[in-house]
Amino acid sequence: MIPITPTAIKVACSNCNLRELCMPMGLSDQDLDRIDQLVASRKKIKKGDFLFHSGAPFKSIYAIRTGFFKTSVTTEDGRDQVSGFQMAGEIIGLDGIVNDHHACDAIALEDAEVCVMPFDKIEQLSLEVKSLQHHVHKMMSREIVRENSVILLLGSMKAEERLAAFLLNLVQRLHARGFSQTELVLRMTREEIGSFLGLKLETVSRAFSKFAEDGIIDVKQRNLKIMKPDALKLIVNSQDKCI
Amino acid sequence: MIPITPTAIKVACSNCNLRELCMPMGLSDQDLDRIDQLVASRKKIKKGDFLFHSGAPFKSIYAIRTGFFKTSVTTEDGRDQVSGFQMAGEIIGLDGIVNDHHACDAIALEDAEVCVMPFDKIEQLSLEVKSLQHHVHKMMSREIVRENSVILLLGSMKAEERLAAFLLNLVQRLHARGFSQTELVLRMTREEIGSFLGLKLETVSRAFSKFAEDGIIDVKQRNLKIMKPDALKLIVNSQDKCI
DNA sequence: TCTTCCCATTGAGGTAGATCAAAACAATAG
DNA sequence: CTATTGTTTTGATCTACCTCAATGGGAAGA
Repeated sequence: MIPITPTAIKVACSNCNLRELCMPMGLSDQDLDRIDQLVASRKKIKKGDFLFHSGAPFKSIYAIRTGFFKTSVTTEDGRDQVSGFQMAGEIIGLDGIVNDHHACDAIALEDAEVCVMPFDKIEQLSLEVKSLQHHVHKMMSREIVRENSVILLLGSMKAEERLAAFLLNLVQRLHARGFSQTELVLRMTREEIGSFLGLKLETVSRAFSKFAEDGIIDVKQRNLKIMKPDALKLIVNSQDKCI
Repeated sequence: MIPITPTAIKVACSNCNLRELCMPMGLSDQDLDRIDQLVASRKKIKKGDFLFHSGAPFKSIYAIRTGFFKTSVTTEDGRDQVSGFQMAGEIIGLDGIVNDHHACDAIALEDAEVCVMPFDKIEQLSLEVKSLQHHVHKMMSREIVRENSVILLLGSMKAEERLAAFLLNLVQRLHARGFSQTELVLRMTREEIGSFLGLKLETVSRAFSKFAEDGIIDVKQRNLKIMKPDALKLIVNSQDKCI
């Protein structure tokens, strides 16, 4: 039995079912206790609200407990673009470390809850818990690799390839969290998908319709069912080989 | 006088004129000595050769001493794209940390020399030198922010805007290294620029010609002179405001 | 000097995706 | 239940960039 103390209610990574997603594995009980202290608090974010704004002072990174976020970057002249979608167990805010202020906006696409992890605490504890240190490095490297693949997508794929890659990536991540491999609910609008993929919303809509027409997917508004995952994979890896 | 011992000849961050670019500032002499030991060796890379291949086991990150590199990522079906250009004082290889193997190719665009820094050594020393730990975090965060801006470029800018942004970014980095603010030598082909910018080489060439025609730049092969930096900045921040 | 190779430029025409516009649909409030 | 608002779909046209093709130029070697 876990004693119900205020602290235990407030926060407990050791008890969180997302632990293996956002925390290092194979820790001693002692280290686990210390890592529990990393999470200063939890914070609820309503749909549409900002977790942080671009330019705001950087203090903490955030682990998503529930809900769904988008991050977006902005040019000087006001154009903005979605740079990623984040779900439970993923970390937001790492871009703030270099310049001590956030470099993007983070907005909740549905009611959400995050664990607030002050970064100075993370650095402090990293000095003592080596596996935490390595975990932090891995998180950041993972983000670099993710962005690499977005760059590849934006720079070398055409519309339908981009959408197929996007959908496959989404279900794959959802599946890793215990959800269906074939069915999902899109938490974002066509416009947000388009922004992320470097396309206009009409193009995204047309691509959806085309996939549906070909029997590859089943779309009804935000509800999506993937009928032929292999066909999607083929589209991503086509490059004008098959017609 | 610095004693000329084999170790001193081999490596000395404390003595390197790029120190402020790739190492933390304000270290004690004692810490500096220890950081010198981070660099296991130096390595010369001939123009056209790989520093590392995608998929190769990850052991070290590399600080560029001299020369110029490109990194490129590859899809399953063989398409590849330049994901960045790196110059003296910049770090390559951080993408290898997550999965213990490199996630991109790194190729020298001219004869180059790098400092080989074994990552396990870096992690070891980071446990003891707090400023090094923070420096590592900053390096990785900087790479995340850089990629964010590439994503923004690829997703929301048109050809001439992309090229203008690219040129401004190049001179700015060169200027920070003591080179001219207006003149530079392009170390890469039009095709490589195009690959990085998500454009075809012909489009890049046409954009160069257009800029030259407008008196904004002066191009002769790889030699480039920026006549009107402000005009370039205006192009980047235009978004169909001015014709 | 001439040859070869690679790289860059320029032109003409085609196409994927943008843009503009309208209608269908769902969600929420009144 | 109706009105309103935001989202999505679909159609028609336009255009930025791609593709294909030819020419030109610079560098390295014979």
